[in-house]
Amino acid sequence: MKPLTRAAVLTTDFYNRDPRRVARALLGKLIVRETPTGILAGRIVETEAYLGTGDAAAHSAAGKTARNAVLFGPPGYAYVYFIYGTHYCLNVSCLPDGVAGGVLFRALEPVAGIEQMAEARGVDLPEKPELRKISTLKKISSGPGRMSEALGVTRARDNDKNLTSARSDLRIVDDGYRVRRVTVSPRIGIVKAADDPLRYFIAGNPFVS
DNA sequence: GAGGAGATCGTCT
DNA sequence: GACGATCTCCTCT
Repeated sequence: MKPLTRAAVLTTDFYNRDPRRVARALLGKLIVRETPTGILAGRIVETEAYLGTGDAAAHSAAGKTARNAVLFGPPGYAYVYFIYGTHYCLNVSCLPDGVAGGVLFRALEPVAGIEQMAEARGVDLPEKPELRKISTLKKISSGPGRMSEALGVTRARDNDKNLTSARSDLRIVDDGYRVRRVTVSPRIGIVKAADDPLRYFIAGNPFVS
């Protein structure tokens, strides 16, 4: 694996295809957030694909609105929405400009800036890394709302942001990590089209939500 | 450790 | 005016 500063940013082509393929390919990649106080990074361990106008569970199912316009735009852009009055969720747009589709990020394994992310989440971490339990680390970014809070993602700051630019303070990179096995299951927390197997996660990874 | 209910507000009907 | 691609806290075991 390459150090963060040498890892390759995923380009527009990566996202310009079926969300199901993008959701699977994103597993093992890193979400990188640059802040004034340091770099935050987490490895993507769980995603969900949302297929656009033909997918009853997708925000884009009923057509384009001011809220979901990013999903209809060019691939590789951040779609951030606010849910249940408290949480933000981060997605990336897929497929060409004019065609709706996206992938929801559901869980990250903390990689860099762990202390800063824990603080943003209000999680108490032991100072010595060897004393930190998995059950505590999971509270940082295991879940869509949690990882957004850990990375400081909000709609005002990040919606419609280009994730494929090396200069962006929010981007997704490939550090060469190879995923051994991927498991597919139905999506979580939805009612419509709930049986479609469109949730992808790294088999055996403890940070899956 | 599991299960249930409340929180809380932007977006669309 | 209703509800949601969720999380946390509280209670009970």
